[in-house]
Amino acid sequence: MSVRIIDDAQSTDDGEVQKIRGISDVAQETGLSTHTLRYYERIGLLRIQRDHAGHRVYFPEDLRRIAFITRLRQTDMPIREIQRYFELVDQGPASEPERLNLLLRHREAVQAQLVTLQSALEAIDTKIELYGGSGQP
Amino acid sequence: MSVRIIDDAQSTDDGEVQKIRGISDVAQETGLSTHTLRYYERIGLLRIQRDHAGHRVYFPEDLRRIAFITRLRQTDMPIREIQRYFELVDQGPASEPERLNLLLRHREAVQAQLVTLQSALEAIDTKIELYGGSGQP
DNA sequence: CCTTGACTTCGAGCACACTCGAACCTCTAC
DNA sequence: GTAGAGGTTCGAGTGTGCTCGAAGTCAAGG
Repeated sequence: MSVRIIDDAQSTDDGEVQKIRGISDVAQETGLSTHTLRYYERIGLLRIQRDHAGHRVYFPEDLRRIAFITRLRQTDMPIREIQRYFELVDQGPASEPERLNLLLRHREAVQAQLVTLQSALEAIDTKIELYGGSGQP
Repeated sequence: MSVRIIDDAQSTDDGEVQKIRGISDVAQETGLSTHTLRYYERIGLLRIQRDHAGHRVYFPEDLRRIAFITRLRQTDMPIREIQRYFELVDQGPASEPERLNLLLRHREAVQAQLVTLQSALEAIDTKIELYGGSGQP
């Protein structure tokens, strides 16, 4: 994966090294399948550049976006809302208040999830103890 | 909902009062839809008695089972595994070790979920702070 | 030149957990 | 005895988030 067409080889202010990746590398690193990566792109969560052969070329920026998408998915944010979030991102800085809002609302949801999950875990533990199970002492 | 046909009006040892419920009461109380309650029965998670009119009659025991099913669903146990669990329950006490095992394994999964969720929450909080958001101080 | 293999697009298919609708039944109240 | 509410069964439909397969392209190695 060596790419030269890309003129936009940005070097970030912290002197980050540009490691450009093909889709299977990225699949490896992120734990997502190539299918899923392409799917995310199809539905507009990602916009990935192509090399001269038309192959996808992932920049560190893309990897960071993928990582964040993964976090949002792990907390069950619906794809639609993630789409909304990245629409806002792609609209530039003017949308920051709305993005913040979206994230704050989502955080509430995640905290609620945590509460539900913890109380369900307690219920399960109670049941386990009922079976005389080795609950953590 | 007054029922007399049911000869099996068990009074539990702690003198629990028999409050027998129709499906819509139960839907109300549990937050599940009547559709879902019937669905759970179809797939074998519940076996609910009928009154003389063929209407479902829920006993406290059934409500407790429903509550536990809900806990398992809240923690993303797949329906298949919940089916398995209640197959074991319905097989009587001999299956208790296996039930315990199933629950212990599920607890592991839930704890993993909690860890994932918490670390994703941190990531989201970090992003929120990046937006200058009012994270909890 | 030819094979190999990793990539491309596109539409279709799948698994899961419900969710709904049609057609029918039955109790209660008037 | 008829209306209406609320139940019944059954099969089919829905939404979400992937997941897959077919058919084609491209560049490198032998």
